Order: sequence, then C-alpha cells, then structure tokens
Amino acid sequence: MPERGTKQVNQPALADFKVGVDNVIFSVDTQQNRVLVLLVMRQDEPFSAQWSLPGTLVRNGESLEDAAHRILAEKIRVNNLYLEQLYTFGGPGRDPRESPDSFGVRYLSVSYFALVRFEEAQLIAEGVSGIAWYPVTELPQLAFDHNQILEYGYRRLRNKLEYSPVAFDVLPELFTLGDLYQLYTTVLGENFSDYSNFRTRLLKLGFLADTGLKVSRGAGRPASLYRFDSEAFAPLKNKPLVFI
Amino acid sequence: MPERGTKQVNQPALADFKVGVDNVIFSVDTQQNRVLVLLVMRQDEPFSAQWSLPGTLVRNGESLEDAAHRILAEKIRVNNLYLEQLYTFGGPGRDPRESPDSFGVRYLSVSYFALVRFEEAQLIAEGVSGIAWYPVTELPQLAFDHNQILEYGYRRLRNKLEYSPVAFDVLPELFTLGDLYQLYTTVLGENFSDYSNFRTRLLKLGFLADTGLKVSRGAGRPASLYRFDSEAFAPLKNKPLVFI
DNA sequence: ACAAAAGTGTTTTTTATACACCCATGC
DNA sequence: GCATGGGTGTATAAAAAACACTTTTGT
Repeated sequence: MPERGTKQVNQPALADFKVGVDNVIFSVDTQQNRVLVLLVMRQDEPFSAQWSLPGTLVRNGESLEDAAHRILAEKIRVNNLYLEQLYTFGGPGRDPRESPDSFGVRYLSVSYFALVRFEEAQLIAEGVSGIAWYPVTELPQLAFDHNQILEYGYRRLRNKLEYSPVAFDVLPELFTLGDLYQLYTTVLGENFSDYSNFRTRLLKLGFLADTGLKVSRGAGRPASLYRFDSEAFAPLKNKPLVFI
Repeated sequence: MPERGTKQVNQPALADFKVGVDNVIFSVDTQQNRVLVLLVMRQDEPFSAQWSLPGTLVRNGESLEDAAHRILAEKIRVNNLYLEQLYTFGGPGRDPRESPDSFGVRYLSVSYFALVRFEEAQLIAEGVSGIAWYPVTELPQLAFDHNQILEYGYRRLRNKLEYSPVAFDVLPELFTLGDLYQLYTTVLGENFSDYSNFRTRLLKLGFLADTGLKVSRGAGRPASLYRFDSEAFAPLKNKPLVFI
C-alpha cells in the first residue's frame, strides 16, 4: 500500500474510516415468479424507520466476509448460501453521520452479493419484525445509497445468470425445467430463448440430474424434478459456459 | 448501512480503519510481446525497499477513485486510461502496522484495475527512480498482500479480454491485426484461436477501421494499421460479445 | 528464388433458431 | 374432449474450426 508522508510536510490529513458491510440478498419465489431482495427496517438514526439493506459495521478482529456472514445470520436462517463481494462505495458524504465539512470520520461500505433459497430461508423476526422480502420490481426508497447498491447487485445477478450456475442457489433443491426457464425469463426478459431449445441446451450440458420424481401443478402433464449435480458440473467450472 | 448499537451493551468495539487504494496498472510491450505491470519501490516502512503496487492512503474529502487517479498521476503520465475498481481486501492483519492484538487501527485496501498504453506512458522518476514495468511472468516478491491483488487483477485482465474491448486500451493507437492477435495469444495462451479465423471474426464485428497505412517489420508482407473505432463500437456496448 | 508474414477463401462441423408435433394430466 | 403445460424431433440458418492457398515484402 501507501507511502507514508515522512518527507513531504504540507500533506492533507488522512481520512479516518468506519467500514460497513451491506448485503444484497436475493432469492426467488418460484410460486409467484418474483425475484426478491431482503430488506430490513432501520431502528436507529440516521434514516430511522426507513428500509435498508441488512448491514453492519466491521468489528475489531473481524474480516469483511465474517461481518457479511454475521449480519446475514442475524437476519435469516439458511442451509444454502452463495456469497461474494460486490463493490465498495466510499465517496465522501455518502453517510449523513459524516460531518459536513468532510473532516472527521467517514463511512465506507463494502457490499456483498448473496443468494439463498426462498423456501428454505427463515427470516428472524426481531421485535416489531422489521424484515421482509421485497420484489425487485417494487422497491421502496432505501436509506443511504442503498438503492444504488441494490441496482448494482441486480445487474450482477443478471450477468451471472448467463455464464454461471447461480440459478441453482436460488431455486429449491428440486426444481422442474419449467421453474428454471421461468427464473431465466423473469430475470432476463421474455425473449432470451425458446423454451424447447433452452431445455435441450441445458440437458446436454449434463449437470442436471433427473430425480425420477414428478410434480403436477394444476393442469398439464406432470414435470420431472431435477437436481443440480455439482460433481458433474465440476469439470466445467472454469470453462466459458453459456446457459442462456 | 449499520445499526448503531444503542440498545445492546456488551458489543465488541468497532474497528477503525485507514483506507488505502492500490492500483494494478497493466500495459503491453508490443515489440517484445510482454504483459507489463507497474511496480514502485517502497521508500518507507513497512516493507521498505521492497517492490509494491503504487498505492496511497485516502485523504479527507477524497473519493476512492480520486485517490486512484492521484497516485496514478504521481507515477506516470498518460493520454489514455482505463480504470475500474477491482476488489477490496480488508482482513485483519494484512498490514504489519496493525497492532498484533487486532485492536487499534486497521488498514483496508480498495484495489483498482488500470490499463495504459506502454508507448505513450511516461514514468515519473522520483529520486532514485524506484519505479518500473515488470513482466507479469517475472514478478518479484511484493509488499503486503500485493502479489495476491496482482494475481486477482491479472485474472480480471484475462477475463475482460474475452468479452470487452480492453485490448485497445493497452495497444498503441494504431496497431496491426498481428499485434492484436499476439496480445491475445500472450495473455490467453497459444490455442485460443486460429489467426485467420480471429482476423475474420474481428473484422466482421465492424469496429476496426483500416487506416490505409502500412508497416513493414522485417521480412514478410507489410501489415495494415488499424484503429479502434469507438463510435462504431458504441451500439455493441451492451451486447454480449465474443472477441476470442 | 525463397522464407516470412499478411491476407483471402473454402470445406466441414458444430451450434443456434424456429418451429411442428406428440404426451400426460386436470377439469 | 379439450385446454394446459411437459417433452421430443426436425429442418434451416448461422457460426466456429480447420486448413489450403494467394499476396507482398526482405534478404
């Protein structure tokens, strides 16, 4: 990192930071076919009583990823979890707790991108239970620059869907090819691919295992339940893949 | 961001941070066909007299990207520049200036990924001139976790090369299709594509403008000099593209 | 003349796209 | 029986991959 300014004298002072971690946690409701993001109601100033991304300030001895796991575990119980760093927002003035003259402590946010399974995820109700899944299409105004962070996270979701098997981190353990197709259509839009071609392509890749189980959902022929076979996927891990 | 712990009492203390910005600056020597990264010799403790990425600590009122630009401008004069955020490294103990008990101030690094043109970039010699381009294949041991950051940056370069027109930010303004092909081979390895197919594909994309100029480099037929036509590329900006 | 690098064209194989159509179930 | 969603197959177009061949220079 940095030179310390031992030689130069009239150097501007270094900023002091508190570092926060904010999680953009996505899941998908396969029943209602909606992409959801987890929001919490703030209890404290600033932005008290406004929705925000679940976040926390980093503690002594704690890594960034530890902090991300900690805040996630405080809000939600999950079996499966996909987590990766998203982006770091650190401009001056992004937190009203910073003094207006730009001196004094600054607040930096390292955001994380997380995927969980809606059906398996249990929200942890705390007090008045200010925690909820929001459809990404109906977002409220969020605290801080969280709308921007969320937008950035949603873009990441759309991108990853195309070349990475993240779909299986938000779908239930067992899913039909219709579920999978629906997920892709709701996130990527109607015209990304024909259903039957999508089917053929995905099956040919060889990491979707047919469980033999069937589900019937109203009218129509019952669908096979598939499972993501991570062992069969392993050799494809670093190859450029096209899911769409 | 964060709840402040107004209600809970026995909460571990929040960490205090200094935030550094470290740049992974790549360029390419088309003559010698090598990918280069800019390193600076540290003058101060810790890691005095060791090579490191050019970095700096963020000052009062300064944004992360501003800091990245500042340190870059201190080391190198460029006409062209590509810059984007890379990753944030913030685990405890990544800087020896942190006290060993993990209390006291911590050092976090937001790294940036930069591309410049080797021929146009002038290094700014300061004092004993501890600044140099290193081939990515012959890296010395670096200060802090900078080898890890650099590795991460190089992976980003390889990835971006495949779907993004970053090649034209490291190549000279005018280049031959051979130069372009050489760049791809040195970064991506020999067997990513046949030269003649690579040619045809790239030209069909329509954003390489033939200047009509020719260069002769030793034996062989002289090659046309091309220019990246950013206007012709604009409509393709958000489309999924394959360069390889 | 010939090696070396640039550039063009052709053939084959693979993949994408657009459909038409059959299958099994609920109502 | 027929609407509904699941599932298969086929014909066509496009793109990727392999490679043969021509062009223009330096020596």
